Amino acid sequence: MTAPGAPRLRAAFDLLLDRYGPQGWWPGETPFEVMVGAVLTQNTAWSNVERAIANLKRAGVLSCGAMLALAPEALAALIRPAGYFNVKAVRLQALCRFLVEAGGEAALAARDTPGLRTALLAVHGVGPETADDILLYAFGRPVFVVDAYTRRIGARLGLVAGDEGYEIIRRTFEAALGPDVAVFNEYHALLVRHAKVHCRPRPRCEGCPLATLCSFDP
DNA sequence: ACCCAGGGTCATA
DNA sequence: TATGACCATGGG
Repeated sequence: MTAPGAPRLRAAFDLLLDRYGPQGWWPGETPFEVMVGAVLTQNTAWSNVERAIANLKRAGVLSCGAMLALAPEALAALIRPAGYFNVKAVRLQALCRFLVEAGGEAALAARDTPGLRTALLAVHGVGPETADDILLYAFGRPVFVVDAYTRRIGARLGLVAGDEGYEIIRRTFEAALGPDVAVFNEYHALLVRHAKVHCRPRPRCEGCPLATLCSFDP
């Protein structure tokens, strides 16, 4: 049976893709860089994350071993532009410790998606969204990433109330769009792109590609 | 001078 | 379970 809201979600996807084009996510060269970016971008503009990652690359420490060998304060200094640098330095090292103890990326890639998700959520500093970023964009698993934009746009389209639990929203989108890695990948990226232009906390509805679907009344 | 950004943890009730 | 405090840089 088709999930409720599926036609609207599909229609919205088509309109967003038509307007903005393919987004080419995730912006990272390796799965490890994707994972690092997923932590660094927590509640932070991506432009700031790019500076931090550039610092890590320039210092030659964009690897598990190198990041674990650094003193937390030294790592924090490198990622300073990304904000919350003390917190994120600890989180990055926790993630690296997990990767090493789990036997590396190859061992992780052999795990089933639910098991891998549970393992990621057990890492300090990895919550639902960061875990799903990693699952979808680093490991290519069919998991829909829910962020504040997903809730806001979903609510303005009348597909969700917006204040449901993370898992509820995730299941709603996944059921409506089918287990399709390419669609999940592109859709989340398009929602982020769209939110930057139109679907702000204070919306800019002039020229919005979703105007015909939107039930939001500014 | 504000508001916002590709969240998560921890203490408290 | 559900809030609130806290973390911090940088662009509009």
